Amino acid sequence: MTRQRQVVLEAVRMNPSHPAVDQLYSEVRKVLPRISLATVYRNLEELVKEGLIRRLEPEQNPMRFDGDVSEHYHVTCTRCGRIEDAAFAAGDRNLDTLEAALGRLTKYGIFGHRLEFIGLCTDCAREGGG
Amino acid sequence: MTRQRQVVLEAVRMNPSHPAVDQLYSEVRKVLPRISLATVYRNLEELVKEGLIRRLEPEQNPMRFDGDVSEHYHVTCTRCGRIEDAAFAAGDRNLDTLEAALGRLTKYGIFGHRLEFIGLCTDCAREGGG
DNA sequence: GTTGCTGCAAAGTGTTTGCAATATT
DNA sequence: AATATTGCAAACACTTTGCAGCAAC
Repeated sequence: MTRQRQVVLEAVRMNPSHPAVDQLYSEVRKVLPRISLATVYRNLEELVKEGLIRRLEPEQNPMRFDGDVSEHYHVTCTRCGRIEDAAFAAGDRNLDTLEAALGRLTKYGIFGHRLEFIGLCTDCAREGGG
Repeated sequence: MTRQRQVVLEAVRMNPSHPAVDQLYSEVRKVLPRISLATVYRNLEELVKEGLIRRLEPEQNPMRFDGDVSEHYHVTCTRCGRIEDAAFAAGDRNLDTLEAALGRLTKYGIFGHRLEFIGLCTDCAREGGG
């Protein structure tokens, strides 16, 4: 754990707005003015691998990161791209209830959701786990 | 509706594998060898706007498209990136049931899901609809 | 002393744009 | 004729990589 990695981790943890790399880069440079962008990318990747931060995968390109690795969902604003945590009753597993709850509980008007299932297709499963 | 747009639309509709732009480009070039990549991009964007095709937003970068605009979910293979339609009981709105059903109904072993809520934040809502 | 990390600069990927020529209505 | 669309090439945003020097163990 180098100084650079420490500072990058701190930057992600300090910033609750699910920052993108450029935001983190300018934060980090306040502490380490000579750090390079490549180092920030490399450390973010490493920290994700270690499970210390979480990487979000928004539909619009730039990666964003979350210092809160506990299980939670996000709400994305279609207009400005802001990403906030979805604060809903834990354990609720019904989409309609979740959306309705979000409409009441957060400052977002919920339009809908994007749901994608993740797995291994038979071809890949046959070739060995992953 | 130009000839190019027709052919792009046909290419998306003919291809059930949720193709990326490069795949569509080479399909389209079999019919229109002089079409440019930029035209393919522009027409895909236009066709999405018109609601004739659907744009998928997978976490890994390249855009992919779906000629089936009816409401349905997708299953993505974490290893090879293949995207298939999720064929589950219509009307089921519970995540656990959905995942379990998918495990039985498709050839995927389901690991989990990615769920993101979509809306307008208060700042953007105040500035007028979108 | 070996291993891994850094900064830099260059390359890479996927997508968008400016523009004059061309097709469409 | 007026408007929208094309092909081309160049620009673009974001991310990754090669490498020599440096730091950490």
